[in-house]
Amino acid sequence: MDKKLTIKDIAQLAGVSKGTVDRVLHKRGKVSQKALDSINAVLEQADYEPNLIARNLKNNKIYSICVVLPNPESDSYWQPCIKGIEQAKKEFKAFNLSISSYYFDPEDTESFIAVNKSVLNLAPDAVLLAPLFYKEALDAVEKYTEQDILVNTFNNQLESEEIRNFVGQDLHQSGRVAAKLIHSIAEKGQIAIIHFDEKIKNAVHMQEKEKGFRNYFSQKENSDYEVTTLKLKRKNYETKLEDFLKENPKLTGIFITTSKAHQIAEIIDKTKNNTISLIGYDLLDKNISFLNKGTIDFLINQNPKQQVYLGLSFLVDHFIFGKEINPSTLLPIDIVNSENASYYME
Amino acid sequence: MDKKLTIKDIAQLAGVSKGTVDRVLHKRGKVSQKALDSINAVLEQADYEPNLIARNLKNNKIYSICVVLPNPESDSYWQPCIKGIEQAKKEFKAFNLSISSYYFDPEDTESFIAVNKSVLNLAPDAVLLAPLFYKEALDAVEKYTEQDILVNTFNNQLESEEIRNFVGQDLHQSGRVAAKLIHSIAEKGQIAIIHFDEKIKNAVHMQEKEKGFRNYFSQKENSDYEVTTLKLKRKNYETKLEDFLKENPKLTGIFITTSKAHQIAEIIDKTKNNTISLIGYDLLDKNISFLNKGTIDFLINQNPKQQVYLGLSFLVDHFIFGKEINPSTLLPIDIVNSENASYYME
DNA sequence: TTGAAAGCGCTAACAC
DNA sequence: GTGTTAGCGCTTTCAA
Repeated sequence: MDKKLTIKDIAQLAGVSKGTVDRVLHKRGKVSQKALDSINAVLEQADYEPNLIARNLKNNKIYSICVVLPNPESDSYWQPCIKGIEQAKKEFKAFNLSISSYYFDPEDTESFIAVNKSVLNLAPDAVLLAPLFYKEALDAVEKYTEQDILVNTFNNQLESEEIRNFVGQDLHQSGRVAAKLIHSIAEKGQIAIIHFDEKIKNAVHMQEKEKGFRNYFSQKENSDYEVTTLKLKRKNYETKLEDFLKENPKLTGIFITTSKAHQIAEIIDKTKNNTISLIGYDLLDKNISFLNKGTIDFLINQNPKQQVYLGLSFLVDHFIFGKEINPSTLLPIDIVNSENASYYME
Repeated sequence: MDKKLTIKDIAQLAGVSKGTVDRVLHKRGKVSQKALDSINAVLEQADYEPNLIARNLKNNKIYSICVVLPNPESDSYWQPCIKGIEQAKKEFKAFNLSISSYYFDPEDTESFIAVNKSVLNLAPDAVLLAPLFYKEALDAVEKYTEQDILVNTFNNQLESEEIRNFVGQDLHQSGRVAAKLIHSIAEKGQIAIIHFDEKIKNAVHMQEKEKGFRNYFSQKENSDYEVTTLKLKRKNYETKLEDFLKENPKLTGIFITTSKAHQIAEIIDKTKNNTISLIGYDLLDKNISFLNKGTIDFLINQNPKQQVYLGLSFLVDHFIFGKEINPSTLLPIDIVNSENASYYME
């Protein structure tokens, strides 16, 4: 009595065979109107749910999934992704998955193209892609799709009909979170947005954050803050920043739109200036150390680990459980200080 | 070739039958030394993983789980739990689960006892319990265990050998997070910890938070803050707080250890005093509205929704996948401001 | 257009 | 002790 209805039950109730019910459930056609009607009638009033477990038993195929992401050794922002992939592997061991990672050089478009080419040759069932290079990523997606390889993305948004699922953050809102934080902690005065990254590929990321940040302040009437933007590149950034600090003595807060906050913090530390509040991104060891020291006030966690993990779990939902997956999942924008950081680093 | 090894393969390799392999895998005995040896030899070098999906196919038993928690209508802190339970129901529909909720009155020990008694009579397979009343909860756990009903807990910790799993937060650390926040935003001066709750059952909760909060400041050398504690009960709390504010003009920050921050905020608002920073707990609508208004600066999310959801998902892991479950899971202590709140409310 | 039947991997009852 | 077998719910092939 405490059992769920099975396809067999439905077939009996409708006076047809399991096969016919199956055809109706999967809309495979070749069913007479009469059979269709009677099955639909039964389905409507019974609360039948197909058993996804049994559905999959047949398919003892191993699904191969390739994760394509920047080499964490080139940019440690990506380091946590390795853990996320490991966790997914462990968690989903029960389902026939074969997950492997492929790294490209985040500074080198050619390597992105090359890695995607070799992954294409492997002909996996799905690719989970960090589409850092917009145009090239669109090309890659197209080729994958031609080969019937499912492509999902994470971290960077890509406008494409072919992408089934994206996991990442709302960068505009992320800028607003940073602005609210600065508003909470920084004295009245001047605020600097620092874009510290030479890579053009990050431009969109940084711009969106800036927009959100400025949007917050522009909505505040008679705001006591003046917001300026400063672009820094690896070359000469130290002297440039030092000059900027001298030129702007009223500076009370800095928002760094990339994960390079630690490099700014190092310079601020040298100046012995305790009055400048710092907000940055990502839980890199170096950032955490300045967070504990007090130079950086807050970090915003973009949660790369969770991004891949979720991306992979959606693929499991799709392949194993045949679930519909949301086109876009926006992760929470975690505010991190020295006291709650450990929870987000795992 | 792209297939996982099955029990059949193992049997063939070991020169025995599936049944014998199964007996070895489940240590059900009645296997000759010879068979055992040859099977073990094969198992050791092959990377066989039993297919958990198929394993469960047989068991089309419906596992019944009762969630026992305070009535959300008495205390809206528990409101999100309903969503968590709904989400779990939806997510785990594929596995035969029957999840039902039972509410007790959080102010009434007798109702806690009564609800547990009736749940005991239902003889479910497992109970997920919010053990608000310590002593009575221990009694209940004992009775459940006698009837071979698995008990897991959430939100409140209970020291008991019989509890297999707890999901909640580290309250001491949570107090430290609040302290760091106050330290970031409040001017030098006096800080008040307000315990606003008449229920004794919350005493431990509130004390732990206070300890963590004070612990943070005591570690700071020459701290410019003085910390006082104020206990408020529903009766007279308005005049009491107003008096307190008058007596302590240097007050720059308040840490409310319960979810009642909105009641404090309302009074602060009336005084038109913008210099007091407020930190509280939990994303109740009323709290959120003061967060958006700016009266409350930060809320700490205790994530009751995630607590039940995870508690239930661990039961699925246990019953359906036979996984070992961690005795204790401490959730991240989320810092919430007006800009990232929506993500945590779902 | 339909039903019967085999089989996915695993378990457990049942012969031998 | 051990192998055989039926069957879990669903899919798919095949014959009718």
